[in-house]
Amino acid sequence: MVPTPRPTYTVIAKAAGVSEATVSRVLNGDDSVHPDRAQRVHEAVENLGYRKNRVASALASGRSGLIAVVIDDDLSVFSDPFWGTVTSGVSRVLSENGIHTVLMVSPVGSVDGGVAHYLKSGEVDGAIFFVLHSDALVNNLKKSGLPMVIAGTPHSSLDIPFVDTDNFGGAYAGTKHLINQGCKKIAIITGDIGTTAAKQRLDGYLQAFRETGGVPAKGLICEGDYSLESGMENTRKLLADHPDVDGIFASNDLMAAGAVTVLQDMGRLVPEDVKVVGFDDALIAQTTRPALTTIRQDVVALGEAAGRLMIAQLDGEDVQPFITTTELIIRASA
Amino acid sequence: MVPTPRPTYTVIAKAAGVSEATVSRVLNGDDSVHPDRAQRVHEAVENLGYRKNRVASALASGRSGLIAVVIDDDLSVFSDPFWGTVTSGVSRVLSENGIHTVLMVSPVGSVDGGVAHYLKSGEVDGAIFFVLHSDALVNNLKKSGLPMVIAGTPHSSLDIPFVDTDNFGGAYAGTKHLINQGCKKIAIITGDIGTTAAKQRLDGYLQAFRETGGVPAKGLICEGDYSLESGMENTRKLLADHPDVDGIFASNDLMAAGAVTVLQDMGRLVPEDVKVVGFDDALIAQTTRPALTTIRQDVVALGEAAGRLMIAQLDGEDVQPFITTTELIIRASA
DNA sequence: ACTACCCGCGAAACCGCTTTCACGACTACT
DNA sequence: AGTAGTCGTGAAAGCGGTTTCGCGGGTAGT
Repeated sequence: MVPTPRPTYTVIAKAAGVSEATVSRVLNGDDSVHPDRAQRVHEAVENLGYRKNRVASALASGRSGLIAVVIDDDLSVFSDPFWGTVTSGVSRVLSENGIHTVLMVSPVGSVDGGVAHYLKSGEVDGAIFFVLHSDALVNNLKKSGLPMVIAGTPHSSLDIPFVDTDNFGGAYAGTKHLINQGCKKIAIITGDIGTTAAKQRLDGYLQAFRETGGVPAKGLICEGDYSLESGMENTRKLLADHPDVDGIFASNDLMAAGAVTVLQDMGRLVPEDVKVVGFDDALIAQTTRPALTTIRQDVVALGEAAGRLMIAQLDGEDVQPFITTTELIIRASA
Repeated sequence: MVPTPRPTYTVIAKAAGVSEATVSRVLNGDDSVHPDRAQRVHEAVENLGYRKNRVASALASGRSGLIAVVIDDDLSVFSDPFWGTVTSGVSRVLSENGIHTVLMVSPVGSVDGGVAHYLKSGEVDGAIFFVLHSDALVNNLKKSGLPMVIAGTPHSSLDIPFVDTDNFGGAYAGTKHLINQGCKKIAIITGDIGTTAAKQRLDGYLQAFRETGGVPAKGLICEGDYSLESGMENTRKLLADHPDVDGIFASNDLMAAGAVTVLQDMGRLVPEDVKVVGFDDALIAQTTRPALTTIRQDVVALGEAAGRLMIAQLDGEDVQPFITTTELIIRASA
């Protein structure tokens, strides 16, 4: 476990002929040390292969060099590559800044769970939340002064920096595309409406719809939950209520795939009879036949942005929410 | 950052009327303390809402309560939900044992990177590796005595505990299923053959094939790389070389989906003309038309097993490799 | 009754780094 | 020349636990 007895400040200080305090100053970038002595310290560090003990450092300074990524247990971490991708983006950025990522998979709804205690305990320097249904924990933690970043738009306006995809713009562009392709009767299958992303995508759809001068007929707005099944089910219902529907905007690719499946089962041709647009540009968008026209979001960029926002906060900078742009990817389904 | 000045041993000790040493003993389960005094300590802890400072504890004891999950940067963390799922399983088990998971996304091939140093530095109590192409780092770290667990079968036989899916058995069952369905000419599209999983799946296929008394004809073994494209490409080549192929075992669902796509494009009916079996039972297996018959692996169980193996090692127990069983899921494609 | 142990417990050292404090040596300003 | 600031630096006091060491009292063996 401790095979290589690592040198300590004592050793470095002796080797460099300075005090431990000076070693500390040099290693922490305090520029008030004479260049010559700093140089000596650096050499000693180099020669002895010294590496700072983060734990001791954390104890003494109160900064742990750790930031937590809290993933809501509600989330379908178990089938959605989205969160894994975001997390790896976060992790990369943080580690470039000498900070490690502690992963916590836990219900974010409860204000008083173990995670809450952990975060308040000062063992991490900050926390990045993947929030979906509830801001409760984040909101509660705000008082503690812990630097936080939210991945996804929070429900209430907690002035906490967040990063998100331009859900509204993406959905708007997707719906607009359907309109431009000549669709007259366009439905939407929303995501879990308890999430802000689903709401924003719905708003984007509505905005595009509104610009045509109309209002979506009752039944054109189908409430899904991001799952394949809900995509299929809502499409069935949709076809029953509005047999003449000729465009479907699905709030994610999975539901779009479900929609395509059902449409084909019911004898509708995609895109000839009904055009379908998805959201995410997940892998599945390419395997579906026909391949899905969809809204691409840059998930890695999202994660990296979250990481950078955290770093900025730790550096005491002012941070603004960060919204990544989306891109319409035109394939065969619309 | 430190909004709630938490009580320390000093406070607890005073409140309980014992020494700090005793508090430490009680809190660490040393049973040599008189029950009455232990009781008093527990009460004080309870009343004052005391929570141990992990950092201080780590410094003094040399145990950090952190274990690293090292994910090879080579991996397609960016599209494969597999690793995210495993990780969340690991994280759950560890946190149930009061241990946190620090995530490191980094090339595992290099023996001398920052990750290697970090792991050797004693700042984590153990490491779980997601290894694919090279054992180099793990092998090198073995000497350091750091408790390790490998997710996936290592290439060389480093007596390091690992967890893996029964790739051989799964592939065998899948191929056997094709045989039982009457297929006479069965091909395999392998995964990245630089990975042990791909090799094992190939072996399973070969074993089933061998039992029929034959040997796969040249060209029936197609080397893929787990990607959709490689599934498509290899299927094209396959159809060119062996137009009479009537069964395809793909080493993952994504390639199976690619195979189905190409087969249909070439006018072959699935499963009537050619039967296809995938591996993983990923989401995509359900969206493909026809839905994929596939080999399900229990990814969550894999992650949890990895976590448990780590805990066992930390407890000084002897640990054995853990292989999760697979299950043949019969859908429409075979 | 006397020595030999064992047991429970507190004092204090210690883990390795950070940070405050104060001191001596300069520079600067009246 | 005298007072007042800087500036670089080391000594030392923490940070909040863990662990060694040894002591006093009780038990056991003879």
